[in-house]
Amino acid sequence: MEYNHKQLAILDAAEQLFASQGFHGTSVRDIAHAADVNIAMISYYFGSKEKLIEAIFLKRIVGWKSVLETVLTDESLTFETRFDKLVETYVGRIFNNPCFNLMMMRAQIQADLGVNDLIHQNKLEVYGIISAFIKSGQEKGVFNEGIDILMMVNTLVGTTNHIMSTRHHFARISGLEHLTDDQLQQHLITHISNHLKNLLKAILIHEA
Amino acid sequence: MEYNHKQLAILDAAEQLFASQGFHGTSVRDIAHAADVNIAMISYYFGSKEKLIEAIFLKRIVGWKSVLETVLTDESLTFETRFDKLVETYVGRIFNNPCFNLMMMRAQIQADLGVNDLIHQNKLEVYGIISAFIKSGQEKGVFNEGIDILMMVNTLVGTTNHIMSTRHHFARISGLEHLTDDQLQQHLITHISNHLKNLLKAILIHEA
DNA sequence: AAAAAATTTAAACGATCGTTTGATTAAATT
DNA sequence: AATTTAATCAAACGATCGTTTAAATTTTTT
Repeated sequence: MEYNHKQLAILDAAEQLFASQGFHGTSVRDIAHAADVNIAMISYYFGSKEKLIEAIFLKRIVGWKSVLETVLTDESLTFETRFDKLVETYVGRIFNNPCFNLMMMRAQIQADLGVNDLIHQNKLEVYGIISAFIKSGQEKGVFNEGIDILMMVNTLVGTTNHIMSTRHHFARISGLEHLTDDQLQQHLITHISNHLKNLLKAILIHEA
Repeated sequence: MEYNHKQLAILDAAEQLFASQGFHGTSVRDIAHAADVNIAMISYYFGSKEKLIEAIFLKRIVGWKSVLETVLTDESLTFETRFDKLVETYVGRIFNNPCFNLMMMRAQIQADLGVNDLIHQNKLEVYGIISAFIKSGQEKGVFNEGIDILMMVNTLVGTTNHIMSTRHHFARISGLEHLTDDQLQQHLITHISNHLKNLLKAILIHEA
């Protein structure tokens, strides 16, 4: 899909509004106003509000799989280093696309929004790639046996998404209210990555 | 607050619908139909749709703090046992009130729904209680020093909430589609609790 | 330059939204 | 038993929803 300037303005505005107010809480008039286009242009380009959110997901859910695969199959790096990069890459990705990931969290709660099959398909592929990586590390004797890989992945995803979606609560609790949004983002990427690397490697690598 | 039979029917129906379709995705007509009451009764009893969701939060966010405090200050139990009970209690609570917790996840994403101050206040209190417990265990030499308690709590909350909100994805990925909802719930409570206990105790108790 | 196609617009469409009205019935109080 | 209060209902309120229309404008093609 190649979108022109106006279509991209609509997609960006919609993503931000859907993230902060939800699909039903956002009107096409809100989107049109934020994107500075006429209301009718949304139907004209995307057909409907439903198809607009599907277009956002389709635009966003590409690429991620290959990035992950590149990181995890780089045999010039040790398994531990690759695992570290997995965590850093995932956490960075979530915090660098907060709006889209809030949209995805909402969509997963909803379970009827049509895009859910797309999300499930993507989750399956990502889980397959990580799972293959861990198992190959186990065969080499680097990672411990008896790891519940699915639970581990859900801890990575769940912890990161939770802190991202409640980052302002988090900032208030840990006295980081004075930071700008960018500073807070960098701080969280670093600290969440370190926390998850320590936590997960404690069961992956250290003695069981 | 003491609610009569009809008011409770409205509160229950609204909680379920808000959880699955969101606040804006649920109409007062939907709620009235599900609760088997006339539409006007919602305004009559609660004033407005906004005040209805606030009533749900107020009704739900009580009691949790004292349950937690009882578990964590029971000095007849070891610190490790109390920590185990903390995890079990939290995970059980999330999975036994899925609708309300989905509502809360949505509300935290939203950040403008008025109930957010209530949620933040509650989070602060819960964090304070857990934090005090961990620190007292550190003083006794049971728990390791240098623990990021806030990150740990966010892993507990984030992992549990994430799996709960995507439990049907989870069931499909791990081949548990044949289970009934109750069976799946029991399976998840057990497995998530064990996973989190192992994971968190690996950094809390084992050599650093 | 003429014709065709694509874009943009204000206005309007019917549907549904949350809420209120005013009449009617049931319950509680005097 | 009379009166007041509370509960219930169908109907209607104005507002906003997503979408469409038809005309005007711009761009592209011939």
